[in-house]
Amino acid sequence: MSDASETPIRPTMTAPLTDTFAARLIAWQAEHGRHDLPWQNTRDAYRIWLSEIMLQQTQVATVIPYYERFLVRFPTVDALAAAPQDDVMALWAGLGYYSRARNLHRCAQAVVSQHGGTFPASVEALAELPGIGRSTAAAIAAFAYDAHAAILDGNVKRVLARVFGIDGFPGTPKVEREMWALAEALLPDDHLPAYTQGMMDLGATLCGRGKPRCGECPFETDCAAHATGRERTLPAPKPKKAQPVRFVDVLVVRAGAHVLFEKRPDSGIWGGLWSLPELTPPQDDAPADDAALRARLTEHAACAAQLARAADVAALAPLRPLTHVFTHFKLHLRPWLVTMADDTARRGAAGGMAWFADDAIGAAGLPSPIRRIVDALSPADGQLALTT
DNA sequence: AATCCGTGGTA
DNA sequence: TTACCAAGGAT
Repeated sequence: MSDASETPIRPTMTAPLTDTFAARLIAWQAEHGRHDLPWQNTRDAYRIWLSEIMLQQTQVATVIPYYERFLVRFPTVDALAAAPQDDVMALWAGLGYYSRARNLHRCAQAVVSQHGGTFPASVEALAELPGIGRSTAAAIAAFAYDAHAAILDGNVKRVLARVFGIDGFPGTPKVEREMWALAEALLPDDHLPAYTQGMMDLGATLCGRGKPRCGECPFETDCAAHATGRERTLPAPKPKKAQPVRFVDVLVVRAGAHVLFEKRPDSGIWGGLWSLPELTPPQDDAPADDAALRARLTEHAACAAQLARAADVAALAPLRPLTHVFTHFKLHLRPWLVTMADDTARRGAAGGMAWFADDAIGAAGLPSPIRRIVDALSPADGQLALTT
């Protein structure tokens, strides 16, 4: 029992957390949040939109250099809309999730053609645009137009799961529905930009995945996870799944000072990027190097280069194999250097194939492991002198 | 509803 | 080295 002097002033009248959450978050953001990220301190919906798309499933530190380069090349939505898709993909190469770049380009063209070059102000209209979902639409609307709209990204899910003790993997529809309802119920009446930034900042700085700094958190005394020691177990992790392994042979087909590339279709991995001609081994445990394999590779190279005869292939040499790990599978790449008899072997390419001059490869939009293969060729090996 | 879609940082 | 996953959206 406690005597009168220790009795809290309002022992049973403490305001519910939901009633004070926004005000406390906004106050914390002003004092401890981030204020100097490259996409902050602007109301330009184009810049805000670009940052939100790049930041989807991508960390801030990774995005910053891409964002800066992108704005130099495409300062306005009109400039982006008018650009060739290859230019957009080249500046995006390395960021991953390339449907974002294709949708970004389509979105810019839609904003110009359907909205007169100005991003719409409503969440509903924004969410109609390619690549903009419910959360991204809310972020753009809040930051650019002070819209009363809730975001629900990884940061918000982590904060809500911990502070309000929400069990279950946030990727499931049931938990996600609950979180959307909570996120909207917590919204303040005003200061939406500061509030939205605060949710992101809290999740990204104090309430991170690894070791949350609860001692600095404005919700330390209210946090359900902290009260029960569940900071490290909330939110519930994504259920594990066995990741398949795939194998592929890729060909660096060289003719004189040119290398043959193949544009990936929009659907599937690396969609819209330029990659190397490839073929899948008949079985995963095929011999690493034998006459039958070399015959297949030679035939494929000649076919890809639109040559009538495989005899135009002068040399075939194995390069260093590498493994590339994706989110949902693992890829073993086995690269080969295919040297054509002479530069006259280079024909006009068709069917999504193109010969890139050595000095143009550096600026091309290539998948990361393909970039690694091409860049690893020394001038002696492949007559390449790439810098990147 | 479940799956697909990249890459690099971090523990 | 392996495992996890980040300012999610489209299908």
